[in-house]
Amino acid sequence: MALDKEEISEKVLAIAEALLNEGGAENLKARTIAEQAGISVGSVYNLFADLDEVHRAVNMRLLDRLGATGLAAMADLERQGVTDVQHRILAMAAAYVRFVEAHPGSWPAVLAFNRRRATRPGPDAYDALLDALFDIVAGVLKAGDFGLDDDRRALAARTLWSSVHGIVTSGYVANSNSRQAEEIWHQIELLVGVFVKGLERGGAFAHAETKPE
Amino acid sequence: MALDKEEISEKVLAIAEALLNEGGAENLKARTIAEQAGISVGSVYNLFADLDEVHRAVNMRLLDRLGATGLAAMADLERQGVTDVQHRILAMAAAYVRFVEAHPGSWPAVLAFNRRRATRPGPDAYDALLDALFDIVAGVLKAGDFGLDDDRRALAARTLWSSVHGIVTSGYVANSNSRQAEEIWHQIELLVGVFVKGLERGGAFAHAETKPE
DNA sequence: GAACTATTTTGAACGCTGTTCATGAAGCGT
DNA sequence: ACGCTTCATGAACAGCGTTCAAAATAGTTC
Repeated sequence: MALDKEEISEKVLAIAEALLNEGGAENLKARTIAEQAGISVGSVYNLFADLDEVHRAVNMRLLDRLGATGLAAMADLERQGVTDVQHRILAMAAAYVRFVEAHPGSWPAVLAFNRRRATRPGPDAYDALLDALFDIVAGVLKAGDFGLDDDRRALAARTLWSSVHGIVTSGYVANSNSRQAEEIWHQIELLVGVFVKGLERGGAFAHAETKPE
Repeated sequence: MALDKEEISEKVLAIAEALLNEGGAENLKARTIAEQAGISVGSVYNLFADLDEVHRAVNMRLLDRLGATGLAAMADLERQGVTDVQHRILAMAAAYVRFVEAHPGSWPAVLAFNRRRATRPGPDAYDALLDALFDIVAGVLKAGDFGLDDDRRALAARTLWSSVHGIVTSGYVANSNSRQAEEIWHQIELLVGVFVKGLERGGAFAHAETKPE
């Protein structure tokens, strides 16, 4: 026998990721996978319950990879002795931007998939991976000496990262390409600058006067 | 004849929006629309070139409605004599959150649709509607007397609004419900507070030291 | 009103999709 | 060699978007 069961699974996932990357979720077809992997349609369903599970598995790999590049970026800065909070957050954001650009089709598919999942059942391994990303940001914020307790620092980390995420994804809704990358980076610089200054100044957690509904 | 051509189109769009709202893009089926509208499948394709055009038309309606509620919220504050920038931005964010909550299925579908569109052709009426939203935010920022020229104010508006958008959409990736709404609002309060303080303090536009790639 | 033309509505039909499952091939212990 | 288990196979099914020849309807002219 040439290939182990797990080896074939990985081959399938690699093919699936490529398909997602070039055509989005609607390009992930059982027959295409089978053909490219040199197996039959039925065998795909032998390895994975359905295409959703294939998609989920691909997403796991992506989230894992994103976490790894984030940690690597932090380790790089550590090695260079960079401790400045703004620097480090910008570096993380840059890593995120590069990652999204490197996965033009499959990363949007992760988001769309997650959105469908929102109505479905309970939490699972997905959230653990996302939380890991937030924890990295929270760790960076901990280094900067704002007067934040753990809860507020966690809130700040989630807020900051969701904002970066929004900038990146909103940015790619529009059309241009090279100019778009610049625009996104300008927005991120502004966001991070304002965020750090706002936290330094303190009082960011004073209760606002307006609440919805 | 009971219904005009345009009346039937609107009926179809109302049905389509309902379908999108309860089941996302994959719930928008030609046969379901036809059945619920009391016409045949072929007639749907007589009114719209394909389902994508139906989806696009629904999205237009949603974006229009979102712009209208945003303007209405601003008009309300004007009537109450509220001029505080932070107040007004929070009110806009609240309007956006309410809108997203009111369209749990169809709004995500707008985003997913936009993402697919990103790889496709040139700009169209979509972008005009999105720009209108940014302009409202930019108008609010103009009232606040930061030392911003038009370009920088526009950048700040896009940054702020993309961030709010990211918080709202990221928030609904996770699971909980009532607690999730609170979390989102806390993040928005923090973001807006930090943003306004950062802009007031000035210097947010100083060049950062790190750039990607 | 009748006859003719233009327009619109219709739903069967086509090709594609995800998914299933009876069938058969392949491994494996004895 | 035999039975037993496990796995790979692809034809078959239901459902999808989309098309288009034919039927129904509307409109026009006498």
